[in-house]
Amino acid sequence: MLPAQPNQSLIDGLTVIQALAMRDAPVGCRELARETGIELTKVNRLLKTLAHIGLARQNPGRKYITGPGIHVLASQALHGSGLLKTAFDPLEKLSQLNLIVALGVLWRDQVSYLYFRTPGTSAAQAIGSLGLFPASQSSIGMVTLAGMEMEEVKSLYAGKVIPGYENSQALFFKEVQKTREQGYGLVYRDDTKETSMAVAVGMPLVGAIALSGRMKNNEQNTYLKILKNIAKEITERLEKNL
Amino acid sequence: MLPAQPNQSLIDGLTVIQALAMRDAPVGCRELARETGIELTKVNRLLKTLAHIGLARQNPGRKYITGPGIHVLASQALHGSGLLKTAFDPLEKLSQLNLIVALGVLWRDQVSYLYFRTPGTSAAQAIGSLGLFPASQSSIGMVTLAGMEMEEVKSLYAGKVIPGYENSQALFFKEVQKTREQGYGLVYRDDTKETSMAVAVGMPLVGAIALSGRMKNNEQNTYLKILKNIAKEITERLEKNL
DNA sequence: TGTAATGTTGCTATATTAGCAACAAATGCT
DNA sequence: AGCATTTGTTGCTAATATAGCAACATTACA
Repeated sequence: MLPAQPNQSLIDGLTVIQALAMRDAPVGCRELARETGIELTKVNRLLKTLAHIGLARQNPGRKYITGPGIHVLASQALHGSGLLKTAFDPLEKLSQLNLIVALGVLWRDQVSYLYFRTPGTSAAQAIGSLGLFPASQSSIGMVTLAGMEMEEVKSLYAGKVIPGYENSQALFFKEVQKTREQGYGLVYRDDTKETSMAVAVGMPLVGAIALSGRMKNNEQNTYLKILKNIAKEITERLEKNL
Repeated sequence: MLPAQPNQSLIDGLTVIQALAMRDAPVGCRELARETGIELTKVNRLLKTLAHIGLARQNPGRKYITGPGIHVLASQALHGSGLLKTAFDPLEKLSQLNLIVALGVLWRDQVSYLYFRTPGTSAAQAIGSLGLFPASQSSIGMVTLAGMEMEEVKSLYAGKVIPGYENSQALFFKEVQKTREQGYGLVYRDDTKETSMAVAVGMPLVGAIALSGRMKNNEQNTYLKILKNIAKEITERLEKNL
């Protein structure tokens, strides 16, 4: 439902901190303006406002980075979300498979990872460790897109080049459709020979969990079953929270 | 530095989601307006805007709760913050003391907990599990307030009743000053006979870690030393991230 | 040294917000 | 049940804040 007096400044301002928070290095306001599609002057002033309340900061070269307030926002959002808390222990079980274990959500046309655990690392290192990844090249991204209306997906990519499908948007939409029908996301990367599979989490969908790594064809079904079970467990635990 | 065109809508809008995210039950817009001190109509319209972008939602009784977008915001803020990831393993070490272990940050005059672990529970359950607690009654709150300018602290509590110091603001400010001088926060709760101690984390300060529970006087120094060591470790690890 | 990029702001027409007052719906109380 | 509050919500218009071009100083790069 669209409000009586919608507030575009709030929407744009949120987009700006979110874009800023995902960066691992200082960013300029012009670059953020290009990335977000928001007019430059506006971005600059929103950043200055964010800096004023401590959510952003400027380094000596006047580039922007997140400020101390981001810890507070993280704390609050984490509490309001509860997704990481709920999924943490179930995901722990997956880590013994010696594959990458991930929990991600969709932001614009990219996947943001709440949890990304590489084999051999501690669970702590998995928390918010990975930044953004193009949704079209991610199994989590595909299964999350598959949970949206096709029109939404199309408007999300309107006028954009789709990573991994540079020559054919149609092929990409077909792939999304296929993902929807089979109920899980599957991406194979040729260069690393790695397979990623993802299953949606939440009812309605709030994100997805994934397993990724080199796996043989006959192992895939086993992994998929395990993944689906964990996804179901997380979804059920989410219901209980509310 | 205050910007050329500061954006109050963004500031207020952020305040509203933050307040909303900390609630464990649905809240009305009028209640949020009272809590935040923002004019009612504005809060209502900001909430509707937040609902429009998925950060908020209305339940059947038209009360507001966080929406699915909060998971995305949590993911992004968590990545931008890095505090939980950095502190997680060091905090794990503290859990074997059989005391409550907490990591909190200051929001307005309250403490928001990134991590709050009760003895006997899993680390996962500690993630963003506890909502808000009055800073004046929290060791984390006291040590964080002690890291601020006294003027800031006073303006934070201007015209308010200070929880735990209902009869004397002066006594509270004295306590803050004492906390600053001794370099750690100490709070004793008479009803439960529990002691809480907290040490600041980050340089400059971004939050604090705490130990809490029943402890004998002669144990306090030992615990304090351990706590200081862990705080130092976390602070150093934070430096390395940037 | 020149060229192109960057962060930043002054300016004013324009669009947006502020916030009172009013409304209907829900809730609490008797 | 009925009355009195309290709630979420919006219409309205004066007052305000924003949009965004163009320009500036500064920095990176050739």
